Amino acid sequence: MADYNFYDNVYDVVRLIPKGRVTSYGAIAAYLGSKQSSRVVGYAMMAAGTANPPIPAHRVVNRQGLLTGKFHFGGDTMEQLLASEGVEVIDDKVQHFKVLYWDPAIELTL
DNA sequence: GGATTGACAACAG
DNA sequence: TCTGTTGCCAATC
Repeated sequence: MADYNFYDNVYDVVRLIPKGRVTSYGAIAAYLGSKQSSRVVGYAMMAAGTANPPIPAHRVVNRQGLLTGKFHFGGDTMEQLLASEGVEVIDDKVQHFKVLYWDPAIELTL
């Protein structure tokens, strides 16, 4: 697929996130080439809730490890999914964020 | 077709 | 250190 769109590329990266890991919008944006397009990544995630196959958007959090988009999941679904994968979430924030952080720019470049 | 919004991030004051 | 503003790209109104 030569015509790699930013939007479509985001889905691909998010689906590559290993279970029990989390990443940030900026990390994905940076991996795509423009860290400042993090807003586009977040926008892509918005459609992820209705996309098929479903995108593990619950593994994507902001720079602070905060589950900013949990409201779009419909309540506490996001933290429940993370907790189900072994990710400890307290006060809508991912604990051990630095440890669970999965950077596509590194993991996929190996 | 133009203006506004959006699950963010970085820089400036 | 914290608050405020700007930038980015695509989608929606």
